[in-house]
Amino acid sequence: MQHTSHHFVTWNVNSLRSRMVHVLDFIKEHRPDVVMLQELKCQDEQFPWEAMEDAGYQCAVYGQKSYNGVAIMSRTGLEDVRRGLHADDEQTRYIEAITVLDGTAYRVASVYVPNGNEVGSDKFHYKLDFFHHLRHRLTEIAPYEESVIIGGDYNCAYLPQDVYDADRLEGTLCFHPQEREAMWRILHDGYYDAVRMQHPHEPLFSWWDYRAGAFARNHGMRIDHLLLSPKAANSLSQVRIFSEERAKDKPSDHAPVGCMLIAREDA
DNA sequence: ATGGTTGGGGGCCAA
Repeated sequence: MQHTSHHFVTWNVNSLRSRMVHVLDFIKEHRPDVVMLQELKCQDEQFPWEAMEDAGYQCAVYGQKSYNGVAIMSRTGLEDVRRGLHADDEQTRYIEAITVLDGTAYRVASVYVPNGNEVGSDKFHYKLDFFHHLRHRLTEIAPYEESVIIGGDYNCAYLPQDVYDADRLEGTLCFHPQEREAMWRILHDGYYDAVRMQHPHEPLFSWWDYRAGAFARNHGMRIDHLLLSPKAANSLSQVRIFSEERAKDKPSDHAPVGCMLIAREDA
């Protein structure tokens, strides 16, 4: 029986154009099969299509000027591309596609949940509303026959071990009960958190604020997640947070998060 | 440490 591994990475790059060197170095070194990007901060026509093609990737992009922007990159083609969760959302925060790797079909999505600005603000309610629409779509596709991988910046740490000081941060942005419950609802509807499947208890972070020396003090939060449908979870072999990317010069404030899934030919 | 820093775009806004 043949066993092939497929490598999926999610990364909020905080402007793709200003992060291109790091992104190209990363994919050269780690050779992921699929990369889900967030916060492109560019329009589709500004996306570095040629550079990505030269690096060996086909891309599906949902960009906009200045803010937001998500993309999926795959070593093979992307089909059935969907952009956005509902028609009247003008912000580009969700893209979904099917990609077939070595004969195994995966439905992948790149999601950028709104930050929320301040608990109780209009933007906070927009964030909760976005979670509602996200859950609706993810619940639709969770039972599909192909493995589903939803990578993204969820702007939510939902466990105490996802933040550097749970007591101090309780109730603050990205660690508020309403946000955590929104995450739990998605998980309850049929998704598994790849990183927590293998590291249930230890403090792990994927984002460190640029300000106040947060990375040097390891004042981080785990807000970037890879959510797996049952079929995908059943094939999980390893996970990794590439925190060394956050230590580089001119880094994104987010580290890439990756997982490996084993494709079984008889599956 | 309720401040701090970064990116986009040319105002401050968003994070």
